[in-house]
Amino acid sequence: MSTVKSIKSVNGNQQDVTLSDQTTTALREAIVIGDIAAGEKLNEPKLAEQFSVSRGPLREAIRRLVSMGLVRHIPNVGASVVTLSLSNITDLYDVREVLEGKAAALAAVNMNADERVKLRELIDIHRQHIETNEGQYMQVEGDFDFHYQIIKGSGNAMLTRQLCDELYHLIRMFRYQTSRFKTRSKRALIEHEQMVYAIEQHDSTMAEMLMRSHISRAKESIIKYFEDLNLKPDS
Amino acid sequence: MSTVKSIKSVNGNQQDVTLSDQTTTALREAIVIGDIAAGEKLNEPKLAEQFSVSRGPLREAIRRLVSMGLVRHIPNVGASVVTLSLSNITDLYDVREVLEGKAAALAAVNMNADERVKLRELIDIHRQHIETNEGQYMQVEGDFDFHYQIIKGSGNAMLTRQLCDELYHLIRMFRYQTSRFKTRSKRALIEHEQMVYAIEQHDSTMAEMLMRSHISRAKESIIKYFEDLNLKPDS
DNA sequence: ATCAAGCTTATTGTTGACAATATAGCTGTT
DNA sequence: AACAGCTATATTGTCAACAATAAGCTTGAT
Repeated sequence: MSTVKSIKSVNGNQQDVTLSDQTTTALREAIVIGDIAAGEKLNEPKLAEQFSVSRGPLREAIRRLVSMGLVRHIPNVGASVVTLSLSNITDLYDVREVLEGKAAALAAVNMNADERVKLRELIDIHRQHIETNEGQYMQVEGDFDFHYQIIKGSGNAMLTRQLCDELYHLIRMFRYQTSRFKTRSKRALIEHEQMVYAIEQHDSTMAEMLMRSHISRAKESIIKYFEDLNLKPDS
Repeated sequence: MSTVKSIKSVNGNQQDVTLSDQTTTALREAIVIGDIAAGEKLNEPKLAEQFSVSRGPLREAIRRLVSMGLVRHIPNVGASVVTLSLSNITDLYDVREVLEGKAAALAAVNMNADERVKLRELIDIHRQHIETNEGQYMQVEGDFDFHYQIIKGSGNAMLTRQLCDELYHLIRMFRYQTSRFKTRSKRALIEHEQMVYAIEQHDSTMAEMLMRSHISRAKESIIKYFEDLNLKPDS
């Protein structure tokens, strides 16, 4: 890995009061961004040095990333960043499909007026980004905003935690690794619009179906991307 | 809490080579069984003493249980066992419904012959237990065996980890807390049989539907149980 | 030259002590 | 008598040293 930023610079996060928490988010970001590469070993003394932290908090951070699925750990050998295979990612997207599907179904029932308005606004922003041809930002953060809003609107705390605190970072990591991978922004907009409509109509069955096919299509698109990569392995 | 068994007695588990891992499973079991009560605070020095372990491994264990959802943690205050409200449990069952639903769908496609045979055997055991009127054992462990077999048969490692390593223990904890709560064993058998049939027919859509309604019914049954509890709060 | 065994080094696992924070009890004041 | 502020205590957070395990290297034998 190249340069790991100091904890405080990465971390304006005031939620992380303890060094252990700060280290967790700092290490997590370093891994997600790719600052620590996939497959790379996590050397405890070196990382502790770079984060200006003792090994205690660092080990607790590593343990948390292990249960998040970002890091794997072998006893007496050490921890290393996971390497995302196609199999891993399809597994992940199958899980995501049903969880976010349920989130959409619940959101159709539980979302309040303010949240539905917010969702409409995100759609408008998305449309404007496409029209002004600066879709790059939208494809990464904007898409997550939309999904995040629906998940929060589900009102299911466990679902939210599972998706936003755990799977979310794995997906981000994958996206950073395949940043050249183009998301289908125009088509995504249409699918998002359909979902918002279903949610506004309180049609939970339809909302769930739409979300599931939306994510399922994203999965298929990823599979195709990997197949193309195997045909012409230039990079 | 009353008497926490020594780590080794609880733990014939040869997978847990390190003290930290051993402490994790030992503490987890103590919480699931109810040896450490819901809501009870986890005093680090005392627990370390009782487990004959230093605070380092213990803290790592606590951190893992936090991300499993069994324990909650407030910085500078400490960790305590979660208290399961009805809201928590319905949230949990909504997540379980879609995850196991997907597992059933995948199992219908991915299960091999041996696994399908094993599933049939579990059905037979279930039926015999009902006929011989000793349904109590079946209701707890046997039911999990059945679901476990399907989850494993899905072939999705992430799904399996989420369900079997994380949610599973929360469900167990809830079941231990409400052990008087009668599961509908006869009806469950019928529903299980339908699922096995769908899986044997490789009908993933049907398998998913059946699993989802199976778990959804269990959820409704739990809600009713809680309502009855509020009407006559004798205990 | 190749392989195996033993030694050396690096890294992980574990511990006990120290620092910082929060809780509980006490004292004094209004 | 009730409340605010302070003090003492208990508990959490952090650290640095020690023990145990694994990986790498050297040496020797075939």
